[in-house]
Amino acid sequence: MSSILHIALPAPVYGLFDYLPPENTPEEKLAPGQRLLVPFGHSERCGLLVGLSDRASVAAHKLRAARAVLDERPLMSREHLAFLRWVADYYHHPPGEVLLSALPVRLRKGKPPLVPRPDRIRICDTDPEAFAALARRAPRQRQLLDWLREQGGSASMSELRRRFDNVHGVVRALCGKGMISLGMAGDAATPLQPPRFALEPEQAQAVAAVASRLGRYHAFLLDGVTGSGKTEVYLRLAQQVLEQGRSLLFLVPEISLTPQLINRLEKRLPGPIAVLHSGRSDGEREQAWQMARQGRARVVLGTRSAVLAPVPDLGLVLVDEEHDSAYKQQEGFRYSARDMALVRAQRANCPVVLGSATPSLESLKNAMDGRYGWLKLTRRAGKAQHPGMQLLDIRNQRLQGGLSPALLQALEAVLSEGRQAMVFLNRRGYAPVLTCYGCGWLSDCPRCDARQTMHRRQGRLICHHCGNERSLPRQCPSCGSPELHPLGQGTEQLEQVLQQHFPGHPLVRIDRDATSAKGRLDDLLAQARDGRASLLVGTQMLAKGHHFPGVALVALVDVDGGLFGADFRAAERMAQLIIQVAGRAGRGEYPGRVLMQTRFPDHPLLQTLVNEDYAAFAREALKERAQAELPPCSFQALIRASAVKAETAEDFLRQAAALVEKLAGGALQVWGPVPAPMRKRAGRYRSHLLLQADQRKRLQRILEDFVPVLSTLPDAGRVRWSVDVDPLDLY
DNA sequence: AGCACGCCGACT
DNA sequence: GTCGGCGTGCTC
Repeated sequence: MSSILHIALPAPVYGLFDYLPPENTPEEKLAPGQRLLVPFGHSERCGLLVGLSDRASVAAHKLRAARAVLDERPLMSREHLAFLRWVADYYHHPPGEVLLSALPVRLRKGKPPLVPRPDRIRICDTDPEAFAALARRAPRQRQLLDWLREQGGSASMSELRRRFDNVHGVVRALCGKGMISLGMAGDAATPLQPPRFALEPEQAQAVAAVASRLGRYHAFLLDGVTGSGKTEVYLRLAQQVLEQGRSLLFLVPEISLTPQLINRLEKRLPGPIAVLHSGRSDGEREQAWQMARQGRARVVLGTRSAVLAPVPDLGLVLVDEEHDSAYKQQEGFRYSARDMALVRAQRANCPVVLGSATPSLESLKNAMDGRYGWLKLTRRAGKAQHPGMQLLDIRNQRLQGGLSPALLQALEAVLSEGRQAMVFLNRRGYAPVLTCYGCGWLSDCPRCDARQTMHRRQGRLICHHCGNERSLPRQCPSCGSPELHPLGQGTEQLEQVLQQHFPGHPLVRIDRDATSAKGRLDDLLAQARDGRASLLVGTQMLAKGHHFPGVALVALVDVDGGLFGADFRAAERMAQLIIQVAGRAGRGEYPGRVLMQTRFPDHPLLQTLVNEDYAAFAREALKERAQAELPPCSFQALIRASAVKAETAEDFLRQAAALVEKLAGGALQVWGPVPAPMRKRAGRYRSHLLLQADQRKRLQRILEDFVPVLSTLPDAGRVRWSVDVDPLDLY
């Protein structure tokens, strides 16, 4: 007798909601993992059935009956539901929001599942006359058939869509004529492509180590320098897992999910690939999600949220560039996909591989402590050599647009040899501040404790924190003086200065502003890759994952930002960025060179990075973290609060602090409330309460009691607040 | 999060 | 006299 339904609903409320079964619905028709339509307040909502029992958590008279069952069969296994509930518990986030965020948008809203769409296209035998007739009358159809023939007669729909724009009508026309047919990938799996080359010994060892643990949980850190062939290790492992009939979950940061990577996987791995990421339409994502859920796609490739997708028979989890902060969701449900990948592997009894050239200190510590297998790839493949790193002291130097004479000279030398150079600056726009020489006015953002960035070409001042903008003033808004001058440099200014300095050399700028138009990024990257551009200027976007074989010099205009950052992770991030950027040089046949401008050439972090390597830096940094009792040598949770009035947020956090002190009784360190590093942002005052413990368990135990009570505090309704377990930045 | 209820200012 | 401002509180 279990007639109470426990249902997760998308509402910021801790806990589940109890309902009675819909009328005339026998209990055999109800199973966890189904969606149900339920009355909720004055409206209706789609929820997910997570369990049935004979006990309700509220009084019987409050119970209402669900309206309808939306799915005949569950959308998720019990194991997957249990995993998602574990995730909600760990992050102390309302289960409804966590569980529903694991569903594609349309399903979340209660819509019926899409009918599976054919994902393979095949050529049929056609009458040569009809085929010839196409040449004149329907060039697009002819083009498509020619291409299909080149592909050996069949191709995946995703590849087709990548190759041809707006292909729908053409496909329909050809289908109508019986010249092509559509089907599902499963019915004609592409054969395994045997690898054509031998692995380096280190790669082979890494593959063997992971392969020996297939079928049970074990975590590995694949610690491999740029160009050492981590992807090849992933591919060999993937092949083994697929041969065993199990599935692969492959996570990448948003930026490295490129058509090239998908192509490479499609060429080497049998069967269809489900690609899950935010760049796709809701429909495409749902199709991919269903392919994953039903096991029709054995390879599930995706960004952060893919870690929440159902994947039956999971045999291996891969997390590429595990240090990348894109794995951490920075708003709402603040989970780390990398950390949850480990939990998933543990629950699925399969290995997980975290790969990086610059591992996070968290993962390095786990490897050092022996919790993870530590696989090192130290050799660069092929002819590529390590770049030489050098600091350029810019104290007392005459800078042109932020560039020192020595750097300009080095660029000149490289360009005159007909090679490429990359200039990196992690700041977009023309200049980070506009100031008045007459009265000292600064381009303050009216809604944030920050300056609006000058964007010269757009003729605007834009705040990069809240988006607030206005047109570029001609005179000082405060004193009317015409003496307005930009302070500091951004990539837009760098582009201008370099163009003036090296007029004969084509330049591309790659940053969010230059690539906002669709397809523009691919276009610019292609120009950079094939050598049409000899000067590449850009932000982080340039640093991550792209291969530019012709680049012989990488210049970092300003590495000082990370040295004295307010955040204890600033140095780690800067070191990772420097190594990642440096990895862009010398991947071709030339040894690359890396130049870094600094005002602190004696800084120990820079010295260690330049004279030794990332590993040496990481050891130093870990020692400091241990001494200061900071993560990964301790465990944190951050309670954030914001309100239009500063006191409101602080009052709430003071109540919270008192509560947690009482619950913890000295078992936790409680810091704050303190104003956030940027106190005012988008018109709201932000404040923090930091909780820290020496053991994860201890922190979790207190959060368990603390967070549900938080929402009942008198001021909880008056502020926006959130809990961030394992916060990555304290902003 | 929605959504309604509720008690105070400017409009047909 | 009402339309609507968004503060407050609830949703099984």
